[in-house]
Amino acid sequence: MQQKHIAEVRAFNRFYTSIIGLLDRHILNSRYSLPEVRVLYELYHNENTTASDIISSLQMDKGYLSRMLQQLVRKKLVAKKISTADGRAVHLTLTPAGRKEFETLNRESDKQIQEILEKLSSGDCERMTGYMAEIRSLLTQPKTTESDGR
Amino acid sequence: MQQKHIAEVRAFNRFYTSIIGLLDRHILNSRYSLPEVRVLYELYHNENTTASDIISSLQMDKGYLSRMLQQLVRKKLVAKKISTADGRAVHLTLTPAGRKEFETLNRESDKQIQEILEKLSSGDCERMTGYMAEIRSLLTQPKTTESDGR
DNA sequence: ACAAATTAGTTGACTTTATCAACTAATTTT
DNA sequence: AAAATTAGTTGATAAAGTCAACTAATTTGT
Repeated sequence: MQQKHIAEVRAFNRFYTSIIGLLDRHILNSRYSLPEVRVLYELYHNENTTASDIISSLQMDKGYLSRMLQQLVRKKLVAKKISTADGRAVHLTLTPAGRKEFETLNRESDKQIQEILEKLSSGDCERMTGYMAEIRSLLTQPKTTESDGR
Repeated sequence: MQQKHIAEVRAFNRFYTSIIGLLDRHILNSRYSLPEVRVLYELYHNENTTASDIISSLQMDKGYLSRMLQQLVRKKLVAKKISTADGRAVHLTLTPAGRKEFETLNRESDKQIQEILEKLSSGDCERMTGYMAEIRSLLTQPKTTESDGR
C-alpha cells in the first residue's frame, strides 16, 4: 500500500510547488530576483559570511554569485571587505540600507503568509503549522528505528 | 501569537523549496526541461487539450509554449492536429512514444519518492502523508466558518 | 624555505530559459 | 460584412545560469 503514499507525496509536491510559485511571484514583482533575495537572506542571518559560504549554502555557481554581488554592491546593499586573515576571501555584510531593504522584503513576505493564515480558523492554523513542523522533522532526521513491518 | 505561525510557514516554505529543488534536479538531469515535463504531464492527464488550455493551466507564455511544442513534435512525443471546429485551435496529444516516455519519467519520479519514504517507518510514512493531505485540504478550501477567537 | 597544488573570486563566452511585441489566419461580434 | 477578438507563430531580446580560463593568495609536501 505504499503506492498510495507515493501518490499523496507527489500530489502534495505539485500542490506546494504552485503555492510557492504564487508566493514567489510577489518577490519577482519587486526590484530583486529570487536568488538575490536568497543571498540577502543569508547575509542578514549570518554575520561574517564569505562568498564561498554562500556558494556552498545556496549551491550557487561562483561566477554567477560574483556578478550578483557586484550588482548588490553597486546598489549599496552589500559591502565587501577583504579578509585580513585570508587575502583571497571576501567578507560580505549588508549595509544599513541593505538591512533595511531586506527587512522590508521580509515584512512583505510575512504579510503574505499572514493573509493566507487569516483565512484559517485559529485551530486550523495551529494544526497546519504543527503538521508543517512535523513534516520538516520527519524529512530532516529520518529515524531508522521503530523496526515494524514496513 | 500569530507571528510564531507565520515563522513556521516560512521555515517550511524554505525547507520544502529545497526539497523540491532536490527532486527536480533529477528531471533536469534527464533529456527534458522542467516545463517540458509539466506539459507532458498535462497532455498525459488530459485528453483533447489545446495549446490555449496549457497556456492557462500552466500560466505559460504562448510564444514560449509554441516553440516548446515544436520541439516536442520534432522529438515525436507530441502530435498536433488542427481542430475541425475551430481552425485556429490546435489539439495536442501525446504520441504512443510520448506516453511511453512520460511513463518512464513518471516511474522515475515515483521511485525517487519511494526512496524517501523508505527511510521512514510505516507509521511515520502514514502520518506524514496524512499531514500533507491535511495541509492541501486546509489551503485549498479555507473554511471561513468556525468563528472562534482568532 | 620554496615549488607545486589548492582555493577564492573574477571575467569572458556561451546556453538555456523566458518575455514581449508584431504578425497571420480563423472566428466572433455588432 | 467590417471591426474586434482569439489561437498560435515568429523575431528580437532580456534574464538566468553554466562552464572554463584566469589571477592572486594560501596551503601542502618536501
